Amino acid sequence: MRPTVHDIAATAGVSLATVDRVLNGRSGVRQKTIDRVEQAVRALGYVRDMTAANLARRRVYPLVFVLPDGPNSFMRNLEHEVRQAMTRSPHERTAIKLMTTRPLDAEAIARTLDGLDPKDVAGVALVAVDTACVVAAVDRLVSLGVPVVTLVSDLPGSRRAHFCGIDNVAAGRTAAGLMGRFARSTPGKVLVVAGSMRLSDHMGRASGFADVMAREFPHLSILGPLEGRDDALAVRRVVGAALAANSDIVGIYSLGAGNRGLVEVISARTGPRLSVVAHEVTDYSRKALAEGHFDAVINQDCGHEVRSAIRVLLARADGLDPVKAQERIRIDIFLRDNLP
Amino acid sequence: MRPTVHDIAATAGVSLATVDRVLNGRSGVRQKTIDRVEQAVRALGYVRDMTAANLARRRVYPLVFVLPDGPNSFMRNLEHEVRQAMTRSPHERTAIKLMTTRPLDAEAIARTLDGLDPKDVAGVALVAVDTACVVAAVDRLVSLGVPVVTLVSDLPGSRRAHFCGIDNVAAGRTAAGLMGRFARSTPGKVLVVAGSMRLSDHMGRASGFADVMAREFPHLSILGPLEGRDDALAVRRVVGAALAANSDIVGIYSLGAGNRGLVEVISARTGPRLSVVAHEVTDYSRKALAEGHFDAVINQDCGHEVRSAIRVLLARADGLDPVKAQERIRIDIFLRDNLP
DNA sequence: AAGAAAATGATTTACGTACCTCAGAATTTT
DNA sequence: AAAATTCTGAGGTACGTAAATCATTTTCTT
Repeated sequence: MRPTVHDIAATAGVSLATVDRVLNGRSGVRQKTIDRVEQAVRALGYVRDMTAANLARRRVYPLVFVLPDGPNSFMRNLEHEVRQAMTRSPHERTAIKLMTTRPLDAEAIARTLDGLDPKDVAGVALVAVDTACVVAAVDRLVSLGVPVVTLVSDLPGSRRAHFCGIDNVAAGRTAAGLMGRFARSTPGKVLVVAGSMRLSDHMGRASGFADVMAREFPHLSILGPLEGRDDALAVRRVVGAALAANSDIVGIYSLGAGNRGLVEVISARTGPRLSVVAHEVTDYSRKALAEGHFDAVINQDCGHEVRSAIRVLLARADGLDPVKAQERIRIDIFLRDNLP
Repeated sequence: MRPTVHDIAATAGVSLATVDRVLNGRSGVRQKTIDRVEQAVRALGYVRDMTAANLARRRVYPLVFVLPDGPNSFMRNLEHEVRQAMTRSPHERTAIKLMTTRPLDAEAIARTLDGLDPKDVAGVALVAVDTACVVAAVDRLVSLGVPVVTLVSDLPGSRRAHFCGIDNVAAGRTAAGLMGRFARSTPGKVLVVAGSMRLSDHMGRASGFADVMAREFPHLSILGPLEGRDDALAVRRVVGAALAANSDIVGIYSLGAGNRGLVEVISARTGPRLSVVAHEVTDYSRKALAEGHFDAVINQDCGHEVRSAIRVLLARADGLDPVKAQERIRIDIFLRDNLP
């Protein structure tokens, strides 16, 4: 039988109330007694029965998700997954609130975060723009005791508890490994198109990509990164201009959104075939894969990311550490051949 | 507030005991009353609070994992993850028992399954060999009310509740997509090396691979699949012989285990470089990637698979359906550039 | 040493469900 | 109509923890 709080009380020679105080970090216990209790916990190998604990504290955890609005397919997909999680809320003792801000508008994100009352928020997940004001807003929440996780795009300098997203440097390295092998025979330039260098996920991908390209595939040189602002029209414009100005482009790595614009340019283009690696499976990128405009799409599963964010926030709200290995978000690589 | 059994009793106009009888399928309730209760359940949208239920019925679920023994790194890794899960057992109200059988020995697996007493087993996970006698043994357990899941390698014709593993056809297709693009410039043969065609995962990979190769990369023809019995020595022998007999081999797809033998042959070989795609990250395949002998390794995360198997078995033991989207096991693709 | 403050104990209620017993009501059978 | 049988109600205890109250002891202040 697993030991219970009663067993601890008995072996520590204290009352149940004291054990409870120690276990839940309540005040009013002398250090000497705390030690005795903690020693009993270790001796018996006590672990709190979470089912019973959750039952007893019939607390619900109000969580806030902050996402960009706008037409970005990936973000809409992410929003959909958050809404799915909302339907599961009653079972998970969460109350999820969804807030959206203008894409890439750091001040708007900061304002939204600053507007949150720590008293009625148990955790915050946000898609971050890597900017001083967002860092400050996040750190404010953390210092007020509200755990924060970043979703999809990280905020490295901040005090966020966890980043729920893929390893973007590794993703960029993967993209480079694929690109280099796909375009092994033809020397030339590879165009890199990002959304914004203020997004740490885009930064990470770009640097991982550049790193591997330089070291492993010297016959290919990098052009960019250009900033397409995750916007199809802007992407079409900048890519179109780059292709017009550089006849020796053999590949494109699109590490941000706005792939619709990219496909429009590519499919209208004549000339030798380009090797294209992009991110996120959406209707557009799926079609581009199927039609042979894209060679590979690197994808992250929004559903996993949202579920992971919730698990981590709940764990932190309970003062626990999440299981690291379980919270790793993996990369999916799709070719036209293995599209789901 | 979520409705509770009390609310149901009230709106159905029956007592708590009757609600309990209906909810838990106990006898002694008239059909008319059952209907009333079930209607109240639907009307209120009642869902059983599993934390409370689990607390009340302090049941532990004895699970059995059946794996092959032997030196196969992947299987040893899988075993390690099962042992990890055993350490978490107390939190998950499981009692995991690990049993091993000789690799590829279908009769031994069947014997092991037949030896299980349904009374003290709440669920079984096994790495299946696709054979009539294993199917029969699995179906026997299922008919006795013991849920069974297949792990890593499926048993398509059986009554297993779920397959905890990757989509192996998609994996084979992915391998083909990569191989075809890696070896785009040079026509020739691609050697396929499997462990055994009695393993449904190997079957799936081989067929997905062949499918895409034939359709998309007609300049490459398939040689094999050879059977290396997941054994390094056997792999070395068959691959060595094939390479000696065919000077026009440009790539190798190793879809089973025994990669150590493959690396030995490749690294000793002189001549033009081969494109190699293999499965499972192990010490050997990792080294082969780093040294450039392998181009890509397709990996499945044992930890996820084991955790998923446990979740599914527990859900089935409670008569629930697992959350399908959550139980999808993803494929990791590693190049030397993104090795973790 | 008296008083205040801090630490601890003892005890209770609650969470939502499972499961048990026993009595009594409703229904069917004889 | 009586007896037998089948349903149903009422009420309880239990699971392991959280959280509260209030009494008591210990420790610290002055």
